[in-house]
Amino acid sequence: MEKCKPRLLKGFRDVFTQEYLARRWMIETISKVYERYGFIPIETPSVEYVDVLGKYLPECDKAQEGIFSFRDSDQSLVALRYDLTAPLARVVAQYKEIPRPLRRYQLGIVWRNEKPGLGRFREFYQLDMDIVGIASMQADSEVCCIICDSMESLNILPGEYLVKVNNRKILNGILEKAGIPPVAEDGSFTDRALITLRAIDKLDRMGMKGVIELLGKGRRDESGDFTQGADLSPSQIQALESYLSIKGDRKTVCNDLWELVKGSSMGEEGVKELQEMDQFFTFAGYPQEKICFDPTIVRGLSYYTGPVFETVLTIPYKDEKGNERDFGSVFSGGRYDGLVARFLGEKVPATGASIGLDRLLEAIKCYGKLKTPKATTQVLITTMDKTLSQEYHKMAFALRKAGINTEVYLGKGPLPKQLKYADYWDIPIAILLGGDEFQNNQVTIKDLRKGRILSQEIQDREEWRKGQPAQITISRDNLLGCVQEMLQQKN
RNA sequence: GCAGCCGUAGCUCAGAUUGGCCUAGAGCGCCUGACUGUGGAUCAGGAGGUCAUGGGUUCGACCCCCAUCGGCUGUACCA
Repeated sequence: MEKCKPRLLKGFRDVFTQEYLARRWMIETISKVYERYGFIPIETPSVEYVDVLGKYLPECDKAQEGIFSFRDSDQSLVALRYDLTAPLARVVAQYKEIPRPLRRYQLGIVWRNEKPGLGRFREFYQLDMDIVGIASMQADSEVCCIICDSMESLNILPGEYLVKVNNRKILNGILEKAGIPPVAEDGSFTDRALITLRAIDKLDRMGMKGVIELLGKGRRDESGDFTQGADLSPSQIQALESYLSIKGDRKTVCNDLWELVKGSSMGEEGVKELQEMDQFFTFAGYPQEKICFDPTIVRGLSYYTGPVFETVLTIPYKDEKGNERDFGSVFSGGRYDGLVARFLGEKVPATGASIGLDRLLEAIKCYGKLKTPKATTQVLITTMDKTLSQEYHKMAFALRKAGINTEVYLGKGPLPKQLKYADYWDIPIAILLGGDEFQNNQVTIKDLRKGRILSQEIQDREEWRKGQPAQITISRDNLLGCVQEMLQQKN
């Protein structure tokens, strides 16, 4: 018979205990921050109709590339959700009785059928928060503050992260002023505007030189691959270069931007919105070490209509080959006033952001900051003498009653194997009860972590074995107290 | 999608100058034992690979050629 090979689809992973626990902690911690701002949780299904997700291509009766789609039993085209925002728009349109503003948060897995990379998977968790029904910049500002609070709740400090804010209206204004019509008659971006915006978005990765090449004729990368450029005139490129060179504190950026967009009503509106946000951040106590204005931020091209935000990790990371690596944006979003209009006709203003939990987790792992244990078990009761089986279980139930995570070793192996098992899972305490102890109504408790440390200094086997490091034999009546004390020493 | 590099035990890798000495090795890990009821260390044994797959060149291929699949990196796209 042909054997089945155990294997995974690319971009899909098994998540083991250590990462699972870290992710669970992140979810709980961030949810609390969201709730502190008055957000309530909602859950929607993982599968939706493709047109509901806004990814239907009627011409060819197919879903857009990059999403996992399939046919339901009635032949309708359905797909795994690729974000949590489109389902939110559906909910808002479907349950009109829900009062606005609606502040909801949602945890969910999303799927993207694209090439995976560092911190990029085809299946990953997002934790979204959105405010629906409010056009005011107060909403967008709050979203940015929540991003900061969330990052800091995860012990990522100001200076280790940075929220970068821009406004799509400013980008459109700049394009307009540079003589590149941003939108065509049907409201979609012109080709030249698309290529230009994509080029701008790459500044952080390619630097100004690469972006200028992309704004002009095009660029050849190090593997020899050529990317077609926007084919702008030197004066247009010059105008964009001075836009992209704007730096400084929030007020300076706003002032410089104003000079560049002056005359474009769209651009002026965008700068005014930024100024409003700056005021909010300032009185709320969010300095530019946390939230800055960055004209190079573009974000996705399809639905953002106003402020856009991206959060980057500023701690440098080098991979094992010594190459500088960038995790990209870990917490991003923006205003999307047009999303619900697809369903209702009327425009419903909305803004929000989404944290990519798995990418952030991957980053934390790479930084060596993952501190969760390999297992949640606190005590392993070894089983030396099978005739004492009942005693082992009795002890286990007593410990569990006191809230201690306890496992009775149910396998067959000899004691060394059982202790190795505890070592493998990082279990802090092992309990030994053999004939000797049983006779004297005693029990032996081993502090495995302490023993692990001690063993590094011991060379001689006799010393190791006879010394029986980090273990005590006590009366069985004191078992619970001793275990509790030993566990407390850990934390 | 496009381009470059790569593909040898569970993991990390070695396998020299133009193909023969490879009936393919090491370290780590794993299993058994020395150590009477104790993790580490040490020692002795052991399991585990059709050298990604298929074809070709050759007297002879892990090594050369072609194709396919898979991986990494860059690039494109990215809600």
